[in-house]
Amino acid sequence: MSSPKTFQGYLQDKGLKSTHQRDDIVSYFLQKSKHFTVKELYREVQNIDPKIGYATVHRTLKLLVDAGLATECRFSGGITRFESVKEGEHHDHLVCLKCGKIIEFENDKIEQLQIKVAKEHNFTLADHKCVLYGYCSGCRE
Amino acid sequence: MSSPKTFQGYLQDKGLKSTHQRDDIVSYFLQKSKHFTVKELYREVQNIDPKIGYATVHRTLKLLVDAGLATECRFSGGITRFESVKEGEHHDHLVCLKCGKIIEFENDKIEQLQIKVAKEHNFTLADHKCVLYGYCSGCRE
DNA sequence: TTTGATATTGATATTCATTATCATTTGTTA
DNA sequence: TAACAAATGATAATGAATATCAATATCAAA
Ligand SMILES: [Mn+2]
Ligand SMILES: [Mn+2]
Ligand SMILES: [Zn+2]
Ligand SMILES: [Zn+2]
Repeated sequence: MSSPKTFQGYLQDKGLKSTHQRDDIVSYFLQKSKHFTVKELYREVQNIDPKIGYATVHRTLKLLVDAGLATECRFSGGITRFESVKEGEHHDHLVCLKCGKIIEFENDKIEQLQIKVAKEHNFTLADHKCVLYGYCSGCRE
Repeated sequence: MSSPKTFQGYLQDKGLKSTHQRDDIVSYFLQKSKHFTVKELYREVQNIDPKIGYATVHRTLKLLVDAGLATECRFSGGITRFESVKEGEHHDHLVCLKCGKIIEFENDKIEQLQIKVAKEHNFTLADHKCVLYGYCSGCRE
């Protein structure tokens, strides 16, 4: 998907409909800058509209990914998390194995080296996930 | 786990028992150098001993990870794969999004930069996963 | 407006990998 | 060999992700 800047634009481009459920879910998700699981976002959105269903939250997150406004992160544990994508930005993650803290980092040198590695193996690079696991200052014994 | 060099050594250290099922599974797994799913290894081990159960294959792979003789890889798709770890070696992966081909790569500069990034964020680095997704030469249109 | 084609919703069912359970069998040590 | 802890394998449970479907909502055209 070529990313339009807004969810509304995405819906239009795709011939999809605007609903208050989608609006509530998307605006809450984009406003908070968290790495949400579906369940977490579902629970929090319940406070805004208790009628919103789990499936709708799940489907809307998938739409956000397709729109280029969110990405999926799968850290250890096997639960998918979704985070919002800021226009033209990219980052990878540091994850604390004890408290679960997630820190975002950017490192251009690593990015460049990844491109080089892909080239060396005759790969057309489409995406990558670089996750560093460890212990944050508070959790180190 | 401080990694002993052999599975037998690991079992002894832990007070676990040596069984022909474990022997069959482990020797087959270590001999083949593949990124196995539990199901794949289960199917292939059936040819050696059709009585071996799925649960035993799963449990044995978990033991191999604990012994430091295997690692789990979770590429996109959400199915866990296990690969054998060669003494003192480390590598990351390139994955073809079309045919699923998995290529291993080593890049010391990336490794060093990851250590640096962790340090800068006051993290004690324990592990990392760096996966590059793209299209191999055969799958590029 | 009203209509009607089509998309969406939300409750629920399904799928499927992973993990737990437990009666039975096996390995190890004395 | 006996004792007993651990392992096995069939099966059940779990839980996230996804599919289903009747009821409802959206929206462009009339
Ligand atoms: Mn990156
Ligand atoms: Mn690495
Ligand atoms: Zn921490
Ligand atoms: Zn390929």
